Amino acid sequence: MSTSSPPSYDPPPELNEPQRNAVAHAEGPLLVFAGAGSGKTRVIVYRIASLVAFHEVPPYRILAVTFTNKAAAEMKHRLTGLVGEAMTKDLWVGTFHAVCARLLRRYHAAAGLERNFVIYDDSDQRAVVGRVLKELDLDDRRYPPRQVLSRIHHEKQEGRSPADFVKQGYFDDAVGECFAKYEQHLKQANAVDFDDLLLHVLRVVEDPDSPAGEELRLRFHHVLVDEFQDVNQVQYRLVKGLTLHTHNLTTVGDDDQSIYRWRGADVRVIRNFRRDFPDATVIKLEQNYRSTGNIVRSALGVIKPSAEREPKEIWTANKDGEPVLVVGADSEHDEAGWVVEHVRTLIEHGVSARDIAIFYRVHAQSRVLEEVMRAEKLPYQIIGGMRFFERAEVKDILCYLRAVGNPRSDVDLLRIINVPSRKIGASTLEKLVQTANQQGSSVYDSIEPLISGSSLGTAAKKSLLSFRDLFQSLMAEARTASPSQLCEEILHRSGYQKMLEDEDSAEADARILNVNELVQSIVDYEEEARAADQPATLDGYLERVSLTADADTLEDTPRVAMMTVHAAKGLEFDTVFITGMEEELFPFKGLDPKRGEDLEEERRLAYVAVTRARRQLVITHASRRAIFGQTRYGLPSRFLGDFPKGSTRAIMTPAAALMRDRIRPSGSFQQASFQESGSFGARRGEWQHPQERVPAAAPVTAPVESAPGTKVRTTELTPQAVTSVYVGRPNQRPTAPLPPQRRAPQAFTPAHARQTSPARAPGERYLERDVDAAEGTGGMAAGGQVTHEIFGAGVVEQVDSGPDPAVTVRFSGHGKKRIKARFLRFVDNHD
DNA sequence: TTGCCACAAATTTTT
DNA sequence: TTTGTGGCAA
Repeated sequence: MSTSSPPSYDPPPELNEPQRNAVAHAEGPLLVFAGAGSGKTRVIVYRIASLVAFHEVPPYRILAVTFTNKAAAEMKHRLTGLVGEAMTKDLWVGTFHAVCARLLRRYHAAAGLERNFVIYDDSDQRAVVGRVLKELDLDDRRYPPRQVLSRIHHEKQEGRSPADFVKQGYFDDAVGECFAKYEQHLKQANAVDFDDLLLHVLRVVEDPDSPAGEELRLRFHHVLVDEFQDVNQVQYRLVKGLTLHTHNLTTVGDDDQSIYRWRGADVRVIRNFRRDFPDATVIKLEQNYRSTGNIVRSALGVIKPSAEREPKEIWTANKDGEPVLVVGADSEHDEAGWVVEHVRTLIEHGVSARDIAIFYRVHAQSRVLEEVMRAEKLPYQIIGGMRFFERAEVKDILCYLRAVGNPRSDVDLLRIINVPSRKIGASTLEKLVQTANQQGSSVYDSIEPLISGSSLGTAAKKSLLSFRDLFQSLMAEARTASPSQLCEEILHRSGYQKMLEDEDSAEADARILNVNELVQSIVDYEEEARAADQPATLDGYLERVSLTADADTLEDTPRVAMMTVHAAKGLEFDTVFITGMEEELFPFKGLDPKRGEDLEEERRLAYVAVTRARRQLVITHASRRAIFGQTRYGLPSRFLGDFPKGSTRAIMTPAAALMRDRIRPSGSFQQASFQESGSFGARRGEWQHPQERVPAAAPVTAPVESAPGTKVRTTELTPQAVTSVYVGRPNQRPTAPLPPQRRAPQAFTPAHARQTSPARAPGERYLERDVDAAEGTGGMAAGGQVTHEIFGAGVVEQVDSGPDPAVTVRFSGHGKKRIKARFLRFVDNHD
């Protein structure tokens, strides 16, 4: 190696001497097990830099694949710093799909595609399946397109074609046929789906007789794969094929972070790598540089029970830091209120919002959190969910662009042929598709015969004719205009813009903005292309759109990031809130109890979530949660029980503590009522962190966090009433750490409650009762605390007395409201 | 053919 | 709770 020109970078401190040598110099297969926070990206980058600098491997002979654009960008960024921009530019760095799309444009002929193939996304694919089902005369209620499609996906991820399809059960009989027809349609449309991008390349690479295949097999001298635990069979075969001659395959990953099994990822690939490559050098990075001792130990506790994992001793030299805070909340509203309250505390103490993240297991959980964040006027950003490019209006325009670029793409044509309305209705469309099927052509090609044929009425013919003229003029335009110009023309000539303008509603206005943003994104693309000295083509833009995920758009503005745990992989934050840590939700339990492997993956998912936090981790769970339209009662997640006791501290929100005490006495009104609601019985009284669980007979303490001595002057609460009672003190937030649980005084006992509470007739509204006792606004004054049935806890800002007194209250989670005093209960802070 | 309404269904994670 | 779909009437 060259000693004369020392590299301008330091080797990763994460590596010891032998590891460093292996990474810098190993020929042949190399496997790096990189635990969370162990600096794996540095390792890959360091290796690439070494190959270029010491081993003089031409950059264009090096391929580094990732799973997300973000990871690819990060890698490029770091490489630029190490080996310079010129070198980095020539490296092949990108996602599997982006790299394959690029290769496929070059080798399209070998794959039997036109150069201008389009990439179908999920909804396009579903549209194809829908059409296939119709053609095969299958009931789409018995065979939901989604399920059929996911079955097809599964097959393709394993690298199987319709010919290899193995039927299992009656459902597959239909799926098999659909699969074949689906592939046929894609081919006919000159389209590929996500799986095809890899599959087409794979078929070429694995074809021993194909000259293009041999070219591909020789193309790269080194292939490096990031997040190797996430590869599926196709991806594995692909990188194996590309390194067939050199065996220079570097893989970096962490089997503990394999969370994409449902997407075809196969953990066994990384676990069996040594078996497939007996000569592989294996390195384990076990030191965590990211998180505090408590977090790292918690992470290890969560992942330890995992079966069959590659043994790794994860440790850190960092300080212990704060214990992991486990918060029991009453409902999802209570949970959100608590979380947001503490986010606000952090921000008020100078923490940047960009260092805070809130995670949840499913998107459905985000709504409540979002509402509270918005009410509190805290800056936040939701990652995932509805993507920009999937919005109806954006998708419409994209379909126009794609159809104009590739008229054979039926899905696109059918989507836009009558948008805006051109009086081309269902019956005409039916005939179009029928004709297309009969003559084995595209829908576009069946327009002409129908116009000249006799099966349509004159009105329908006229409509078709005008569409054809429009479309042809757009295609002509496409030959000369730039993508952005073409887009403008489409908006204009198709009448789409006018349609939106005429609608004149707030939604339409938002759509116009979105469409404008789309145009802007094309302009951006053109400018980038120009800067990179490359032609800006329509296909290029469309490809980029197809391969860009929302997770790549995490903005760098200071906002609290809210996302699913899946979306959080690869990210890190100082403070992390993991919400919804309950059985059924996390681990998530679907309808089919195929458990086993699924549970393993949920555990790994929990591990991923925990290891995102650098300094403080807060985990919340709620005893009650309205999700998917109905209220469910749940127990804290089993994963909480795996946290080492010394590293956590469990507390409850005031509302949760309140509830627990309400439940305890047997035969009481509340318990009876809960049992009627049918979801749980006595167990609920034991609701608390598993490790803090006390014997049933032990006295129950009711920790009222941040408001010691707080007493609620009300008496009995119906279950409904407690929905959002939050007895915090929003304006007097302590700095972290939060008070420990033990010392909290009992706010009140069930016995106490019974004594002071008058008997109540069933159905009687408790609120009015309490107001009677309170005598108007008695006791309410600015600064006082009140609770409202819907808005929860708040602080009085102003009192307007009168016959029906009203109060202005600032609610935690709902902002400022003016409310009649009789709808409020107030909280007495004095004993 | 379109638009509205009612009803039903489903409701994880995504390159 | 939201989203989608189907039928029906104009």
